[in-house]
Amino acid sequence: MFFQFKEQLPHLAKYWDAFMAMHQRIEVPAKTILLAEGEVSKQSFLIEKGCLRVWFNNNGKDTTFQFFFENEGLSSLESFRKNIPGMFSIETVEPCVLHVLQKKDFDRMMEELEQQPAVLKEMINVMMERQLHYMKEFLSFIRDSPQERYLNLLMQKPKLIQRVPQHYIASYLGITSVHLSRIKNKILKEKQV
Amino acid sequence: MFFQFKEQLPHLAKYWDAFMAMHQRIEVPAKTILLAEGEVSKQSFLIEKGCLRVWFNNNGKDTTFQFFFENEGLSSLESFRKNIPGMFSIETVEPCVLHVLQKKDFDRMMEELEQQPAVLKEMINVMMERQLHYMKEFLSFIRDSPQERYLNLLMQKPKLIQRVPQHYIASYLGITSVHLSRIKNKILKEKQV
DNA sequence: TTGATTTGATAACATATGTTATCGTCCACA
DNA sequence: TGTGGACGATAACATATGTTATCAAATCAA
Repeated sequence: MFFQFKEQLPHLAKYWDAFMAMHQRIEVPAKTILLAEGEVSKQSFLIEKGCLRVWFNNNGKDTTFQFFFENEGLSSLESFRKNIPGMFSIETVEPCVLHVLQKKDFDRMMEELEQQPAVLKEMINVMMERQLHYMKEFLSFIRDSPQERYLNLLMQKPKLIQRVPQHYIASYLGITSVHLSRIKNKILKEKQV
Repeated sequence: MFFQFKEQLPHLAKYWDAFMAMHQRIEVPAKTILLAEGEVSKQSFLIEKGCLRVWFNNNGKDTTFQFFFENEGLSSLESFRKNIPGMFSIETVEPCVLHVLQKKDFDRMMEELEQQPAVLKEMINVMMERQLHYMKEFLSFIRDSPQERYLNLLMQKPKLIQRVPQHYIASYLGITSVHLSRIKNKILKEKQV
């Protein structure tokens, strides 16, 4: 099932079934926009099958910010938590099977959860891991060249490379699809030598 | 004093004096290394006066990851919380007046704080803001050119530009100091037109 | 004060990356 | 079963950025 960390997060795990029961299961085709940039997010998503991307309009250019796959969950965090317009669109890359949670249900559950220190403590750990994730993404941009970032992606998330169209990956790496194509070609030649 | 958010975080604020009392006040000259990359972090810092930078050795190149100024606090988060070797060095840029907290004292205080849901809830908010901070830094690297990032810095943190040597800023922006010099020159010329 | 170190600017050249355009392939779908 | 669009490769050219070296000014230490 979705929740990968039941062992490390025993208190959160107790609520998992109730949490899941609040979700609605939906099937959506590829290229479906689940949340449009500038809207206030009222839903969060869990992915049973398929792939989503989070992107934004950057002066007319479609720029991907993050990808999500099976057994991962997401929302437009700032928008969802603060009820403000979000900076990103959320869109399916492949046909997907999703579980959708309405914010009002999330808030109702939070009212109960936030009474319990043990649960909150685990939520802090989850948030710390997310913070470290973005910190490391940021770090990688300062430290690595586009070619290195592509090679990292190839090592760490080979499925992403296979399943996601190249121009989405390119914008995620901060480069153009032309340049990504060149990088792939260069890597190929280096392998052959 | 240090704690800027007393109004938004009333429960945390109640513990502020006790928290501060655990710190030791120290004065250190510029270019003092407070924590070396690869060490396990046993201390966190609050800055009364001066400026720190967090950096790492990137194949022999000194690369700055983040700056901190008056009224800000920091630690090598992952190392401090998980007792593992840190990825970063922490170093003073200017002569500083700091308040140092030992991890064992931090842990002792946490034992009390983590009993209290209201406090934990505020800590979750603090962590969410930090997560958003790194998310936005990451976003800016995908979205903006080095020149745009420099202009953003100039708008949002003019003091940083004034106080920090240019080669530190350059590596923080992900470019060389030569290129940053060119960018400054270009901006100057554009202004004159 | 003087000498050494740090800092910043700049030039010349090399490499990386973007832009635009063209072409071939593949695939969803009418 | 065509067929238009999505996808990816590539070329040619323009621009951005890195590398190395040199010089001047500012700063720091003896």
